[in-house]
Amino acid sequence: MTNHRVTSQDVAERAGVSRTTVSLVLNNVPGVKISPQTRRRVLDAASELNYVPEAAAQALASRRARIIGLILIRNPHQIATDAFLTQILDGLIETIRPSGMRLLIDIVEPQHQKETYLQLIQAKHIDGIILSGPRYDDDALSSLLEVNFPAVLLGQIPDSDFAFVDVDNRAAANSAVAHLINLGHSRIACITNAPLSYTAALDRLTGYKQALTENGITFDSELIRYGDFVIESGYRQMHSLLASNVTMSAVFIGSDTLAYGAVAAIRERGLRIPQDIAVVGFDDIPFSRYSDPPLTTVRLPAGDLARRSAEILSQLLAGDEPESKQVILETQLVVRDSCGASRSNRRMKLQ
Amino acid sequence: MTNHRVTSQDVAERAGVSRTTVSLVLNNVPGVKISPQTRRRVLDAASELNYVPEAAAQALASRRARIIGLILIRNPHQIATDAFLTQILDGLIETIRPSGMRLLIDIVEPQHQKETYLQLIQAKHIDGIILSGPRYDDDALSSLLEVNFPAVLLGQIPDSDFAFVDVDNRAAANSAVAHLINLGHSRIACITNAPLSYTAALDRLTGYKQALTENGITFDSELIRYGDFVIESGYRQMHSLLASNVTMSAVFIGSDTLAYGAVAAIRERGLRIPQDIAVVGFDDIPFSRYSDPPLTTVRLPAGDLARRSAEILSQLLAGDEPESKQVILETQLVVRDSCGASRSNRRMKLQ
DNA sequence: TTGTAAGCGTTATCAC
DNA sequence: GTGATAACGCTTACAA
Repeated sequence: MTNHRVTSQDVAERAGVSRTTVSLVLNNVPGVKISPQTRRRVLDAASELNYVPEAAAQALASRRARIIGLILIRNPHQIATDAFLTQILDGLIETIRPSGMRLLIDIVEPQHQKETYLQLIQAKHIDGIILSGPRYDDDALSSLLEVNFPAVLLGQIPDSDFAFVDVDNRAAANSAVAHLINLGHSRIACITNAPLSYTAALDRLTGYKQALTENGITFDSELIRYGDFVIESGYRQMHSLLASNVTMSAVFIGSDTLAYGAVAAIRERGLRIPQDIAVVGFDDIPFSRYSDPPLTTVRLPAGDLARRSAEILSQLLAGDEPESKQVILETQLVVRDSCGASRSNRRMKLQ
Repeated sequence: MTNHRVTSQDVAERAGVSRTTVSLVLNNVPGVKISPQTRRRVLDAASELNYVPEAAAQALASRRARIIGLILIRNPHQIATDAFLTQILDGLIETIRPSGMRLLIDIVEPQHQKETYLQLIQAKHIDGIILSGPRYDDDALSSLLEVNFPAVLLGQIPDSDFAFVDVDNRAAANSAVAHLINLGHSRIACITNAPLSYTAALDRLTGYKQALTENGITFDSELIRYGDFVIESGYRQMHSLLASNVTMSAVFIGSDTLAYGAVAAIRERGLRIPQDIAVVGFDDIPFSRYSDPPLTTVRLPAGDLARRSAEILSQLLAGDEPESKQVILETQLVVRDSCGASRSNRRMKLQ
């Protein structure tokens, strides 16, 4: 083996063809007819030489980097306890791998939105982008639309043309809170999963309010607290709620991760779940089946969210207009034991 | 704004210099003296034109992709519940960002080790690699050493020249189990965090055995079960343990994530923690402070592991030989309530 | 201190 | 069907 890099030139020489032919064969360019024997020779030569095309050269010449970017809009350390993220990563990598794409991951802080991920794009580092946790105040987002850059939101910005994959956070939160109301609760606190600039956080809060309104319960801002992604914030905000003088018999929390912080705070106060305080979460992270008590929560189809967004992005990259570029996936209220059961529900189960 | 891409040529023309000068200025090439006014002109022109160099062209010409790869050796879905991973990601991104590097993440299945990540390297897609969860049977690993590719293990392979950042899993497991023994336990079960081909899993099991031996307790293979990363496996293996006829009063589990599966299984059997069964985990994921009972576990300095590995890799990339390329970070046994306290300990607390 | 020119390893456009 | 040849946009000796 010589010392220099094996190039397509080497393959071409060994196969007795030109570099063009090597490229055509290796990339399986459609609409080009290569004789079977030539094709074989090229393929053999390539594998004998253990040839791997250089990514940068391919990218430069073809104008495609074969990399997609997963961008998370977060502050430092806010992903450290994000149980949802690993599920997304898992689904994303699995989906894009067959197409030979690679996944680049980056966190951009809300303050630096504009500079940061537009650079990735302008540098043509990535061919397409999946943006998790879009915010209302993200002005870089509209630039994406303007330049018509292939992008899919994991989440959504209302009334925009962006491709997105999301759930109906509002309806899901509504049904979760309605469940609590049906159980007889009327003093229901709420801890958001994140600041309201994150669309998902606002939508879940809105769903909470809707459920109250629809059931004739007056909204009380004293019952609201704002979390920010990490479990600590659930813990702190629950303590804040408990330390205030408001009465409540249940709490709806915008993410399971935060819910477990809240659960700890509730226990520290010597209160029982669900007898003293019922709790409902959101996400249905894998742990929630196993917690004590098992957590009633809204199941987000994490794997599907990841897969669908990757699929849509692939279509965008291929230049196909996807049949549906704005998709809402189903959620499901998973009733477990953290909010007990109303007498009527219990009776139904026994039937 | 014209339709074509802004190139360094455009910047050069606007600034009235050559592309060379533009490159020298923008890359801050050391040891080259550029007059301040020229430098200013170039900088101004670049920002006026909103110039962003094209990554592929840079990579091709400079032979550096400015991307580092984080490779996880796992089977599909085994990262979905990995609470440790998000902490690593967080630390990694934070550390490499200032250097302008990007992070590419990929999962490679143990069966496909060889093909997969060597390709990333041969394609020069990445300049360096951080490999999480090395296995004893990874034959691609030695190829890395042979070609002298910049690589850092998150974990370690005994007796190899690889740069690595790790903890002393054996000693940490030993101290955790010794703690249990000091509490009076002698029938201590063990559930590994992963198959023993993963070095960390074997080391933790070895530490467990050492602790037994050092304290005159006979090793009983009936007390051992093998997990595989996900919470479900902790749950299943604990049930398996409980369903067998072995007696035990404590269980040591190779990862907190699995420990919570085990905790659920223990409760399903109507047993109490720690009164009936004491449990000790490993990792100290953020949740473990908040669980009920709070989990006694070994704290892994996740952020530091990530940071140090990124730092070492940076030095390797810069061509500097790092002062220490094999580093062992401190762990700490965090005693909480999941294994109760021995009578003597309790007395000490009261003093 | 700055410019000229030669790559870097592909893909893509045309001829043949 | 296959092969020259010209991009692609940048870095980097080397020269001036």
